[in-house]
Amino acid sequence: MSNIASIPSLLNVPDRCSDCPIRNRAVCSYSTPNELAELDKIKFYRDFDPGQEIVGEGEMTQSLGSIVEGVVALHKVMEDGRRQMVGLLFPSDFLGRPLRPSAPYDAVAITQVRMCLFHRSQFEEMLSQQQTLERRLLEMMLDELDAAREWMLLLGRKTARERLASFLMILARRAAAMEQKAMSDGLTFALPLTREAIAEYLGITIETVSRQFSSLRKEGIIALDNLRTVRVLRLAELYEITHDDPADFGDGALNSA
Amino acid sequence: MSNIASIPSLLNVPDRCSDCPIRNRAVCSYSTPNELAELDKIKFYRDFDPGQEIVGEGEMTQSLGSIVEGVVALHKVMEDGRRQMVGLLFPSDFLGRPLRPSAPYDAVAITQVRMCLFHRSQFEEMLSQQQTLERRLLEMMLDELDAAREWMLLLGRKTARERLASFLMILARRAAAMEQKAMSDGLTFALPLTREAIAEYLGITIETVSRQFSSLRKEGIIALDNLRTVRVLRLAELYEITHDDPADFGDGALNSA
DNA sequence: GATCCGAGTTGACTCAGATCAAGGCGCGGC
DNA sequence: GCCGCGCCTTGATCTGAGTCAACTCGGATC
Repeated sequence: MSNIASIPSLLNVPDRCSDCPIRNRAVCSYSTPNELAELDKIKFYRDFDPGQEIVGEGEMTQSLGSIVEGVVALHKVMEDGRRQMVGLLFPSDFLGRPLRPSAPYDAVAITQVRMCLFHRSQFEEMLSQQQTLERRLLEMMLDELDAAREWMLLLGRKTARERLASFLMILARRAAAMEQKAMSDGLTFALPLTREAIAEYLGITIETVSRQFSSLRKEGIIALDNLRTVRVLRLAELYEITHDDPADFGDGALNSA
Repeated sequence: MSNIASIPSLLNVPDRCSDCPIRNRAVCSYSTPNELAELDKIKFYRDFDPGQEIVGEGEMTQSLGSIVEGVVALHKVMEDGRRQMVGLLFPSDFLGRPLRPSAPYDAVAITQVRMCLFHRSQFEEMLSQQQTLERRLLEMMLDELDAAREWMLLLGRKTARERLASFLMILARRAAAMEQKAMSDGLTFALPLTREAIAEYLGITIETVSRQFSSLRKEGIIALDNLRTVRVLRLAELYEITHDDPADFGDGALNSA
């Protein structure tokens, strides 16, 4: 029940955009101080508990906005209960489907989440008034589309072992970038997801996820400090297992390995 | 070798945007006559033969633009040769990765293709000058992202039978929309793809595609007038096989069934 | 500190789809 | 009209991951 992966410091609300922790990466990151003041007037914060549904599939969403803290998963669900994760959003990522009344997926808070939200109509008005906002949103959506396509390769063609290795490399890169750590052996990061959520991300079953973790652990490629903390012992090998094309990461994938 | 799926009439080049067959759906569809005149000045046409590579993965692309005629597939390829299709583009779709120098996939002409292109730098300048252009591009990318996520559900969770049925339903909807035909039994459309390309789309092997076609045919759900022409005999059943959530298509999925 | 409970792991068995291997068929070339 | 060549289909077999079923572990409760 309790979520050890991330107990964010939701106590000190920034409240002024200029102090916002995601100011430099979010949809508003190109906004001028004047534009930001406009956004400041109409924004509002809302918190969600782990497991809480943020939007239901097909539901009309009144609001949309940025993740300030926490992790949100987007799922598609079939009537018989099969579930596939189709998005995994971190702080500064944008949640919601602008320019359409409803989203074709549901969004669930994985950890404790704080969102910086706008009412749909007001946001869309801002989008028309502030070209910086629209430009940044376009950029972010193009990046998400690229990520979705990479993910499609994983779902369509990779083995279970390759899938888990790919997932761990994504988290490793994120951790290295966020915490200014080197991409080198010993890199340690928290898993924001349960085994079940990882299975939904990778398009495999929870048992297969578990077996692949065990296999990588027994081979000395990773260590599990606890269920939710991964230490990468041999980063270069982990990367090789993914069978990813180095071109996709512009050589920056493995600076030190 | 010869491509029976689409022998487009590439003879009569529109040349003036106002006469363009994709004027109402492409990235320029929100452009005012004045804006269109600006675009008209910098656009140029280029044709590609079936099988011809339009952009290579990771390659710096000098130009990008809209598909006027024909079908283009986007692929990701692993070093060992495994291939996954990650995009299938039809007339009026936009090809190219704006705001980034290179695309993380390759694009191949499936049929004879005509593109309406812009030099990257000129297009990006227009994007900044014409808000209608940027808005329409944003909208199109959001729709592609939705489609990519639907596709992720297919790749991650559907059976081979469900995958083929889903693919045929997509083509059936497209055909009905384009040709103003009803979504009803008897609907007939051309397959723009070889069995191999369908397999790359669906994340399965060519043999499995073939077996699933045979199975649907033997059950009287579809008929194959020839290898590249599908007639749907029982549309409602085909739709049920997909196990798609009706909510995803807002009831419009099966008007008549 | 005994018990409980949900999350994760591991093992045995099954099965959908991959792989390997023949053939069939339609079309272009001569 | 026969040949050859892709493309497609079909059959036989194999296998990676799914399914079903115990079992383990660690943290929370009292």
